[in-house]
Amino acid sequence: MDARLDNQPDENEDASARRRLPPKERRRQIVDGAVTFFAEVGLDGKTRDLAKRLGVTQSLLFNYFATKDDLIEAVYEKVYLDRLSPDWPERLTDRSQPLRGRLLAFYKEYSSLIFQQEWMRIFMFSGLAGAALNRRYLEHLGEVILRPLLVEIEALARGTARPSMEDVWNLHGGIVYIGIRKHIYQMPGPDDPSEAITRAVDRFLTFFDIGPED
Amino acid sequence: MDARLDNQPDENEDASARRRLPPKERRRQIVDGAVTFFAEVGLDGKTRDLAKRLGVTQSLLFNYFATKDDLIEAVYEKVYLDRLSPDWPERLTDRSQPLRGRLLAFYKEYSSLIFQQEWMRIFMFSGLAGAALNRRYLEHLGEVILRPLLVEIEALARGTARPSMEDVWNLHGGIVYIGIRKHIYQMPGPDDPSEAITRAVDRFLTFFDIGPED
DNA sequence: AATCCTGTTGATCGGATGATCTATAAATCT
DNA sequence: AGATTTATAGATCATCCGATCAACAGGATT
Repeated sequence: MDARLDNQPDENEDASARRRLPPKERRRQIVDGAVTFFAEVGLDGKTRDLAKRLGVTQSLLFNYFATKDDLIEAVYEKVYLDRLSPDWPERLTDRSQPLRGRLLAFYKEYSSLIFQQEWMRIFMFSGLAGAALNRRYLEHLGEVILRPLLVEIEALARGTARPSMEDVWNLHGGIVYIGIRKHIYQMPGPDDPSEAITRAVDRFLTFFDIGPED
Repeated sequence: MDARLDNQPDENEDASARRRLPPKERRRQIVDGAVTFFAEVGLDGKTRDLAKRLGVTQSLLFNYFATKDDLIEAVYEKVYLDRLSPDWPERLTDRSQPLRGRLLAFYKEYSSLIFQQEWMRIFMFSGLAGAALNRRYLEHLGEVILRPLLVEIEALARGTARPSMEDVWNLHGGIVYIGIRKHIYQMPGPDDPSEAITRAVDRFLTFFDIGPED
């Protein structure tokens, strides 16, 4: 038994990584593994299962995190961190570019960031758990992205209909729902959501009579 | 102790309902309570907590359900049952009515059925858990509601753009997302989603050049 | 090579949890 | 009213889970 005599000690992330890592690195390894693990099985996943997956003792986890909640907090931070690029607000309001192009650029970048197993599922798990971070994120998104977007649309809308925040949320929700279908409900869907996003944006702009070049 | 000598035996759901109920009724009471309970705390909610909320012993639950999974299965059935009215397919394809009216009628009815704490959260919990019922429901919805809807839109679309299933899913997702924001993310939103739904439908139909009276 | 530091393990604890089983008591029948 | 049935309670089991702690061992220092 334990015929693991293959010594390729370096650059092997999962299987080896035997013992005595620098604390920073081990901590990172644990958090990374925890993100994947909890995204898969939910935040009620057991520390023993996570440890086994990491190839590490369960007790070691508590050497790096005082409680399981602390670990989950670290998972939240890792997942939520930098999910909203700070330059989006200004790019979205850069009126030297047509609004359609700005919207498409944003949603294609954004979807590539959030349409991932880890983000989608942990975001949903934490939302269901009522995590404060979740609501803060969405409020932030609303204020920093969607509301400025509403202003842009208002400035260009030529039809009689006036856009509202609820309209913008609806555009956003329709797009996000593509990822929900795929990663939460695990339904088949387009590999590349670009086309669906383009159509959603175009439908949206058409209603307010905003052309592709403004 | 146990100064509960107030005998109003009938029609008091929660507080009293002391002992010796007919099995059918007790079972119903347990399932009803379990739906609310699991919707609140998730499917990992503890049987002891549920029992306490029901004012009943934990062991009693196992008299009605062999395992906790059986109970959850009963919760699924209760929640999923009759969430899709069988007459919607024909009402949605009744071409004697304008499509806009059909769509609005459907989504206002449907949203009133699904925009509820119990449905929204249990649907999401079961989806994350990978429950088969969840995918079956969505596949059913796609085939029985959304695909016929696509046919209706195709029949009336006058613009150059041809509608696709992905467009219909996007309309659907945008509307469902209203409920997700409210019940999963617990964000503030409109008390009555009717207006947002109307605008979503109108934006959708406008793109395909379908007027309010066809 | 011996020493020291500390990352890691293995054993274990206390409480929680799903599930079981027997005794009790409420309702029904005769 | 007494006997019978069975819904319910109470006690308990086996396991699981988060968390603790002393002992061990890898790796750098000297």
